[in-house]
Amino acid sequence: MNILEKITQHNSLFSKSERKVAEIILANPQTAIHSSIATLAKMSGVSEPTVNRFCRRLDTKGYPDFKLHLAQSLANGTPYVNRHVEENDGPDEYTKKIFESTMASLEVARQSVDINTINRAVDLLTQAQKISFFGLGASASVAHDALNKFFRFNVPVVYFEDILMQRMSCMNCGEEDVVVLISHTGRTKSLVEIAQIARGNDATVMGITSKGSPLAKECNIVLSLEVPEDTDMYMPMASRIAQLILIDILATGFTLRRGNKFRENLKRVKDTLRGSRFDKRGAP
Amino acid sequence: MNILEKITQHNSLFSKSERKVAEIILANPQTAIHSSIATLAKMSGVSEPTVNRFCRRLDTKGYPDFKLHLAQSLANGTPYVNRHVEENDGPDEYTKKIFESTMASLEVARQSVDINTINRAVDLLTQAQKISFFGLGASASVAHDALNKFFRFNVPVVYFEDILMQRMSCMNCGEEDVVVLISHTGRTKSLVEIAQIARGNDATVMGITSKGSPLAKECNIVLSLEVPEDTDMYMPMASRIAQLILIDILATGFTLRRGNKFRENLKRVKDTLRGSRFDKRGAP
DNA sequence: ACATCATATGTAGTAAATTTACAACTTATC
DNA sequence: GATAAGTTGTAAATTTACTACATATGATGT
Repeated sequence: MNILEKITQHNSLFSKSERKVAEIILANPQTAIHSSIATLAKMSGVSEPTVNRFCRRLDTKGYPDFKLHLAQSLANGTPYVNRHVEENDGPDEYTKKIFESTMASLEVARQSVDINTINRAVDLLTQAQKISFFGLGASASVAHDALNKFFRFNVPVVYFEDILMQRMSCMNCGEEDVVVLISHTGRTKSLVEIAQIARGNDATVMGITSKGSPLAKECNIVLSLEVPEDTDMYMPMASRIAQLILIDILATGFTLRRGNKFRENLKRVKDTLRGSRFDKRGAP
Repeated sequence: MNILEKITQHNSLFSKSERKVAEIILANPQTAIHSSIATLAKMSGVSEPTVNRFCRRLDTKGYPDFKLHLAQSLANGTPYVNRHVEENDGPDEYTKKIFESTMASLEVARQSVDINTINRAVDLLTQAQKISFFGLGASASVAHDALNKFFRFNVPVVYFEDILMQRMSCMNCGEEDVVVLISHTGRTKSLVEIAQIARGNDATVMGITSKGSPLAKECNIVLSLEVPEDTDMYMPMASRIAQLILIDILATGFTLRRGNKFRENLKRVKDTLRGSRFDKRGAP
C-alpha cells in the first residue's frame, strides 16, 4: 500500500543501481515527485531505463504511475478511524475522537446502503397518501426530523412520541399509507407491535432498522444501515446520524421525483419563514 | 489544499468547457488520475489544451502536476466534496452525493470548533441545576435529541417545542440554570426573545448557532459551527448533523467530568430498557 | 583460470504525452 | 453591427517516458 514502506522492505530485491535510486527517493521524496525520470536518473547517477525498471519492480506501470503512488503515500492522510473515548481524554481529544469516529461510521454506513431498496422506498413514499414516522427513545428525534423534512412537501405527515397515539394512528391507516418505523436495534417491543398493527390495516411498513431484527421481519421494506456499534458510552451516537442522512436521502429522492415545479414550492415554504426571522443584516 | 474542494469552489471561475472537465473529474477522480490528458479531454468532450488550461487555473504547473495534487487529495482520507444534487441524478448518484457532502461539511465543521469554548460549556453544564434545550423547526429535533442524551444523566432536563412553554419555562429559570438554544441561522425571532427572557432571570444562556448572529449576541457562551451552507434543497441538512455531533461532544464531556461511578449509572439506565425489548436472539 | 550463461546497465532511437503558438470562433459592449 | 475580450480548437514543437538492442558485470561450472 504505502510505497515508501514497500521500497524499504524490497530493498534486498533491488539491484545495485536500483538501490541508488531507492536511496535518493527515500532521502527526498518530495523532490522526487516533482522530477522527471531524466532528472531523477541524473540525481541517482544511473540511466533512465534503470529508474523505469525500478518502478516496475514495485508493481507500478511505469514512472508516472510510480509518482502517483508516491504522491499518495506522501499525502499526510489519516483516514478516519473508530477510536473510543477514554477516561482521561481532554476536550481536544474527545472532540477529535467523536468527530472521527462518527465519520468513520458514516463511511461504513455509506457502503452498506442498498440503492435499489432506497429507490423502491422513494417510490412508495411518493405514492403514499399519508406518511407516518415513529420512533422511540433516541430514534424519536430522528422521526421528529423526518416530520420536519416531509412536512414541507405538503403531504399529510404524522408523527407521535406517545405509543398510544402511535397505535391509534396506525389503526386508522389504510392501503395507501406508509408507516416508517425507526429503531437502530429493531428490538423495541412496542414498535414491533405497531408494525403488526399497521400491516394488519394493509399499510406499507417501512423499517429503518437493522437487518434480520424482529422489527425488520414485520416490515414490507427494510432500509438497513450497517453502523459500527458505539457501545462505550451506552448512548446511540453514529447510528442516529446515519439514520438522519438516510432521511435526507429519502427526502431528496422524493423532491427529485416530484420534479421542478415542486421544488419552487419548497422555496416558497422557506420564504414563508422570513417573517419569523431577523434579516441577514442582523437588524431587528 | 484539497484540490477536489478547490474545484467545486472555483466552479464559477471556470469557462464552459473547463466546467465540463471539472464535472468529469469530480464524477470519477479515481479514473482521472490514471488517464492521459488526451483520454480525459475525449471523456470531457473538449480539446487537450483546454484540459491543460483547466489545470493551470487551479494553480498547478500543468496536467501531470495536477494529477499529483489530485492523487494526494484522494489519498488524504477525505475524498469528500460538497457536491450538489442535480435534477437528473439517479438514486445512486444522489445517495453518494448526500453522504459525501455531509462528510465534507463535517470535516469543515470539525476544524471550526473551538475547544476552549467546548470545555467551558461542559463546565457550565456540569454545574447546572437544570438544563433546558430549545430549538424550533429543524433545530427542534436537535434539542429533542439533546433531551434524550442528557436525560440519562439524571439531571433535571427540560425540552419544549411550544414557544409559549419555552417562554414560561425560562421565566422560572434562575442563576443556577443553563438554557441551551439551538438555531443554525441564529435569526429566529422568538428564540432570540427566549434568550433575553432567560438572561433576564440570570440563567446562563448557551447558543449553538452561528457566530455574530442576533441570537449569538444574546448568549453568555456561543458554540459556533462553521458548516458550508446547503442551500440547494432549501432544507437544512449538514448543519443539523454537525449540531448533533456537538451535542454528542457535550454529553461525552459531561460524563467524563462526572467520573467513573457515574458511567456505571448510565449502564444501569440502559439495562432498564431491556424489559421493553426483545432479546438479542430475536425471540419474543 | 577460462568459457558460458545469466543478469544488470546504459545508449540510442521511438513512441507517447504534454505544452506552446496561433488561428477561428463566441460573446459581450459600445 | 463593429470592435474588443475572452474561449476554444488545430497543429506543430518540445518534453518525457519507454523499447530494443548492445555492452558490461558477475556468477557458475569445467
